[in-house]
Amino acid sequence: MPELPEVETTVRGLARFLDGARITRVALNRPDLRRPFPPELVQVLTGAEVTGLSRRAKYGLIHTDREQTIVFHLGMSGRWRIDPGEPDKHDHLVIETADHRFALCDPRRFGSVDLVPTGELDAWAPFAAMGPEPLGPGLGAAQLKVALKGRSQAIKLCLLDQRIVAGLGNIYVCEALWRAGIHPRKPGGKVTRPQLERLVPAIREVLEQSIRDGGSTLRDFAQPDGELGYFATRFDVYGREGEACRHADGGVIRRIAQGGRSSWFCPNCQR
DNA sequence: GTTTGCACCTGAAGGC
DNA sequence: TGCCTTCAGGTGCAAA
Repeated sequence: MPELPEVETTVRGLARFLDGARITRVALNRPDLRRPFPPELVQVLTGAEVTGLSRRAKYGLIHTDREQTIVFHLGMSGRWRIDPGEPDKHDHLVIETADHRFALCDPRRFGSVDLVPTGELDAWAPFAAMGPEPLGPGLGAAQLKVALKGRSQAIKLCLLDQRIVAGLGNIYVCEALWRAGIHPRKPGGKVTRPQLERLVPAIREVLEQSIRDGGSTLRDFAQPDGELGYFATRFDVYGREGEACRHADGGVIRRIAQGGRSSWFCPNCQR
């Protein structure tokens, strides 16, 4: 599923072809994804020059010289296809430049595309409420301690809350908690300072490792029909129910449900 | 204010 | 083979 590392590699991949290019054509193949496409999207983007790309949490940002930024979210199943050979029935938004065609393909349509004035991005509602970037200087054990103070909600669910940390999803929260040795059901407010001191670098490590893995597959995206959005990563706990813990402590990975979704953890080394 | 539960959506996988 | 059910999960909203 597209989480922060996938969005990061997607943005980097798009930037190689889109940064500095002029958009010659924009086509919408349906009126909406999670929510309706902005009605002015086609008009604003047609003829605009892309001035840069960036990422905020799990959102990709395509900046233009029209002082408007395309903000896209890949949801559960979204990906960008570059110069796709054949149209896909789930290509909902297509952007063309003189040299390339970019199709936003999202079968489950949990994604979104918004148009936000570039100067107002920080105040845009989804961004204004967000916590610090996990790879930025804003995330730290002291900051987390304050954000989690008094929270009875399980740490797993706290970390999925974008107001506490922006950009973490189910997969990487499971992986980070395993690395830090924290039980996913432990109340957020009861996670100790030493555990938070382990958790912060664990979060950074799993994300950076995945970005590196994605970066290695990024080379393939230069080929025709390149697709951006997914890459294979070796997970330590995610999806490994019943398998041995990679800490070789004799533990067996268990799966539990939290907040309607699965958590994987080792009952031996996560306390 | 915090926490929980659900809807949204489609494809894959498993059971019968 | 075909049909049905379940699961996957990010986000936003309503309800408790």
